[in-house]
Amino acid sequence: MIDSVDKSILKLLQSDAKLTIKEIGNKLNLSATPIFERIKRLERSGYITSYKALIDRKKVGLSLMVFCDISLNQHHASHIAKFEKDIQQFNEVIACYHIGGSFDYLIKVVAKDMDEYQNFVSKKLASIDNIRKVQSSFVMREVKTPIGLPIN
Amino acid sequence: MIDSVDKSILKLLQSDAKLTIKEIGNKLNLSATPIFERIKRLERSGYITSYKALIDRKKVGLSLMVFCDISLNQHHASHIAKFEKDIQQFNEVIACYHIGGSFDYLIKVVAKDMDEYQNFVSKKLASIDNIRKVQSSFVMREVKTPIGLPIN
DNA sequence: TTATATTTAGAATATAATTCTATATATTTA
DNA sequence: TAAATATATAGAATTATATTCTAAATATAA
Repeated sequence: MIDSVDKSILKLLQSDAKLTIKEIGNKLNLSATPIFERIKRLERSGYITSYKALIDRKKVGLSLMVFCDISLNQHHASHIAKFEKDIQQFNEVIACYHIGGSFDYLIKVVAKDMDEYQNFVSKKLASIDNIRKVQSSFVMREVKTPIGLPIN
Repeated sequence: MIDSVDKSILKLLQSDAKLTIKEIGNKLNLSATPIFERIKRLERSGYITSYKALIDRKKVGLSLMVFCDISLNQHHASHIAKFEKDIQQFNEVIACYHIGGSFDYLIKVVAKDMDEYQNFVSKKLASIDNIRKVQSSFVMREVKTPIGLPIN
């Protein structure tokens, strides 16, 4: 189990992974050693899964972001596995969630422009059989850009 | 503009921000200085927006993840601004997108359990007037966990 | 081609991470 | 409760990394 100091460390690191151990120690009134040990423990025990640089989507030319609701025809385990394997291979798909409710999958797609997106839908997505329906929702603006998890 | 070396650096850092400058240099057959200078340039020019530690959602007790489609009643600029200001204040909401299409907003919500989620919907969301309709889609499984952007 | 700017390598320095030892704090057990 | 054990911490020492500096190499422009 983790205590409140660990939670504070998680909160700090998910907002800025470049904070030094000394800086974190200053904020939490602890010396370097306990901060260092606690971070290593959080990494080993899987609370911290990775460290990543976040990249500006539009700067790298990906002006379109789209969420697609996907409904399948067949829902047997083998069809599910097949679909998930297929969808992973498209690098336009940057996230994929299996949904319980009115449709089956929600995927997050990025593309350079509408031509590229249209190509993705009509060539790549369409190549997966077993898809019954696709509903695209275009992101006009990111109101709250992913900021990490609420940790209390 | 950025060149292919910069793109390689972006790809490496978005997959693992803990790579040292020397390690990146080894992979790209360059010495430390150019890697260092290029990273600083990518940070200054906004290609790299931040560095973050990723945290295991379930480990920190957030077993529920839900996407909500939200439709508003009023769409004047002032109503839009009001809604966006309100929605940002809920820390359960970890992302919010303004959508063009069949509904208005897509929000990503995390909660400890169904009770907490139900409380969020019926107490917090419901306190925002101007909401016409909310449709919840529960994530059963994350098939492809956000892995960063495709950079070519 | 020559001149200018840009990029790079490699050494030197500064800063941060990591390890180590000893002390303090908390927890367990008799 | 008190002693014993385990856990967490501070501070110094070490190691590794980031950062700066200088000069050479490469590319770009005149």
